[in-house]
Amino acid sequence: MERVDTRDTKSRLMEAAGRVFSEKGFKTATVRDICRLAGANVAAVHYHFGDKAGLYKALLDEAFELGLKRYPPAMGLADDAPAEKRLFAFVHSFLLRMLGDGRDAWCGKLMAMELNEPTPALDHLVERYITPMSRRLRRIAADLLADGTKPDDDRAFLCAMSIAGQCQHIFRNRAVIDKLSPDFKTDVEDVESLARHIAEFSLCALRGMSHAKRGY
Amino acid sequence: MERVDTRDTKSRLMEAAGRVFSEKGFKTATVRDICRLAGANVAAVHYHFGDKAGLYKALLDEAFELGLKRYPPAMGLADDAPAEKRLFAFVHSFLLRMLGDGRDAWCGKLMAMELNEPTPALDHLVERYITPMSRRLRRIAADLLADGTKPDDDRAFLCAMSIAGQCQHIFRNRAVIDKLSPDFKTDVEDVESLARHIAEFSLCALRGMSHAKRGY
Amino acid sequence: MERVDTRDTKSRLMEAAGRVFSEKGFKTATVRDICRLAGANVAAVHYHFGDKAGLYKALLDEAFELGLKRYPPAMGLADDAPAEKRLFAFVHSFLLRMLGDGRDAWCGKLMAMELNEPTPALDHLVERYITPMSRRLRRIAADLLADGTKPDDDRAFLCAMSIAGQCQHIFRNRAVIDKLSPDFKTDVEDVESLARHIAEFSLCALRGMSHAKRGY
Amino acid sequence: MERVDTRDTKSRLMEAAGRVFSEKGFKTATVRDICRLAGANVAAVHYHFGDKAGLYKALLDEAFELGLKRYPPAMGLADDAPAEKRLFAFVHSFLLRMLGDGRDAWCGKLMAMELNEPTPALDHLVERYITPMSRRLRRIAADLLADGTKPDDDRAFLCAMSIAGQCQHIFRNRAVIDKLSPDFKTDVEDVESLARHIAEFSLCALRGMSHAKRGY
DNA sequence: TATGAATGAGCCTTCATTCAT
DNA sequence: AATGAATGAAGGCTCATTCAT
Repeated sequence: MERVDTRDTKSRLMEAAGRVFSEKGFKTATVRDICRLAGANVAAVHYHFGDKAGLYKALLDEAFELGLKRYPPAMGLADDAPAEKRLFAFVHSFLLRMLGDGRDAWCGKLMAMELNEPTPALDHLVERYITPMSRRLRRIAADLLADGTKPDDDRAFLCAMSIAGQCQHIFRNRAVIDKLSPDFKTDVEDVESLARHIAEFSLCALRGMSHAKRGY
Repeated sequence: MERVDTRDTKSRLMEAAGRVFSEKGFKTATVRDICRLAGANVAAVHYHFGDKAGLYKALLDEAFELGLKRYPPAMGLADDAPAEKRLFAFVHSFLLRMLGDGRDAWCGKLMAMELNEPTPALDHLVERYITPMSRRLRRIAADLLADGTKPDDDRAFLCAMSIAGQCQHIFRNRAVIDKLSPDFKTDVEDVESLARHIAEFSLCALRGMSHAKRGY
Repeated sequence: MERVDTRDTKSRLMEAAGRVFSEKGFKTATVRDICRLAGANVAAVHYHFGDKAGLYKALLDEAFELGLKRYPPAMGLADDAPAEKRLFAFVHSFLLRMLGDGRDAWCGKLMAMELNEPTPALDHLVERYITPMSRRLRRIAADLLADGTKPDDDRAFLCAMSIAGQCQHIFRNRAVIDKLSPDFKTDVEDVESLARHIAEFSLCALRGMSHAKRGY
Repeated sequence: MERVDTRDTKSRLMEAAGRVFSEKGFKTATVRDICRLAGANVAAVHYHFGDKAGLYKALLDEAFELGLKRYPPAMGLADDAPAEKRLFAFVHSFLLRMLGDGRDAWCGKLMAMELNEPTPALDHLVERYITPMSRRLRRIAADLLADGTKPDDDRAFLCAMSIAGQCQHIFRNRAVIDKLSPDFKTDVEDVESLARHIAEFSLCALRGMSHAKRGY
């Protein structure tokens, strides 16, 4: 069998696994598919990663690691930058990670799938990646509320969820959105305008909430 | 084996499938599990529904039908009720459908799963259930923007997504939220306060957006 | 595929498993081999017996059950028959079980293998079959020692082992014996003379031991 | 990884293989287990011994060689020593070889396994080790029968088997014996008393048989 | 002499599905 | 209308073995 790809088997396996897992999910994806795509033997997965779950775990970790390195939530901003700018940076980087193109297209999909149907790998991810991001977002929300709310307050937590929810939505409902509004694009170039909308929507919300509360 | 449940096999199969599919997903769920839970024979599924996919499809349809009947997006409001009230009703019913308890607990979960990883059954669902809901939400958003935005404008579409995204978020990230904030409850009694937050957040956002736009 | 054997699949599976397991051992034997020999599908084993171990267990149980039914240790003798006769009956039935021919040829082999390399199935066998046999043999030994030794004494236990050991020996070392003494036959018709030797050897031993003890 | 054991790989491989093979059997034991225990690479086995079977064969040979060197059947007795003493020496050395402790614990186990389920390696073992031992034992039996029986007579052969069978029994049925009589110990210090029983039992048998024969 | 990496065959098991009744 | 039995196609995993260095 001709070896087309000259990288080592482990790398090719990761790449292939990324594509297959992100497309089919952990359970549906088969080791055989991954290996075929990677041009590797079935046993290679177990040699390098122990088992299917081990490969999946390694992959998830790399997905988060890579995503956060390529698009850090601060996007180069200083910690004391205006909260408005930090909000936009957070949202924009979030979307870029989720909707990333090319080689890393599967990162976001993989991350979303794991959040949705958690495997035992989730614990580590929450601890290492998600907790810091959550904290950062709650901080931004608290700063923008400007009414004395602390990052650890339930109020900040709820607002952080409102923001994160908007970021995930397009990604999670792509198929439906395509059908509802076929002209709506989610290519990389459109990500920025999408980020602007979410940031604006959230900013207005937070500012409005800091002025008054109203019941229904 | 005593037959405790006197409903016909088909009903019991649906009920069991609802629980199992919503818990494990289409692929991971097994026909055997479903039949065991329903107290039916393995072959019964194929007798009544043709095959596994047929059962899933029938179930999805019922899930939407039932969900929308129990918790209609209007929640009894007239079409010309104030937009604020319609917004809250929409959000509240959305959450109730998704986080519903007891027998219908699986409805929301099933719906979310299908949106996330669409099967061929999606087309029908979009056409029959989702399009009307989307239209209703865009209408609410347009009304609240109060700046001449029409329901079919991109602006209304984006805002509708912002609202729907918030509604789905808690549901889709339950595992992570449980870890980040173990005290955060999503029981039925908490759904209303959650709905209030989302409605308030969105209302403030829409009102704020109608006054000014700002760039970054 | 033509169905040559009209018995039900489960029976054919047992028969085939008996042959294969007794020939290759639990680990080496493959489910595929067994199914091929039984003219059944691979999945049939798991349908009828749960898994490979389940089939093995069922088989072992049947082997003991069948063996003890065909060749009961008492061989029809009353409980108060002379100990000499009971000894011969015990030895003879033991050998017949182990060296059985035809359809049940694998019974003895299987039993010996399990004793030698126990699997988790052993517990049940010891409790149900082996303990009563051991007790019976210790009783015979105690009776023949005729020096007040009780069946539960170590002395009786040691003698019982001496007898059982002789019975197992030919069976366990068949390959070596064939090489050492090619004329030595272990066909069914020779079993009786072999039983006579072992019974005589043991009888002389027990009688001799009851008269005197000597050290070395 | 620090090399604790400074012997060459080949030695360490033999040692490890001894432990693993004797514990799990040829088929169940894995090359990986052996290599891990030996602190060697998986490929080392094939480098030094050709393949798994080659290692097993080399090991068997060493087991017999070592065992017979450590515990020779004569135990230092002259060939013309009293038959009683030669009998005890034979039995005692046999048991020591089989139940040996420490580094050589696996020798006996390995030997027994090979006798029970012969591999192609058996021929050589019979020729080189077993035949002389068998001859020696038949000679002892013939001497003790003291009725003109020759070592090559069937009568002597049967008696030799009766003796050898007793020696193997404890070893082959250790698991069952542990369950039947948990207090029965087979530690090294108990071997001598066990040997005394077998020698006494056999001696009485042979003496008794030389006086009279009885049928059943 | 020795090794990390890779391979292909094969194993047990599971699953959706169908068959005969 | 319903079922127990049986099937064939995979799937994950393990193993002895070989390759390239």
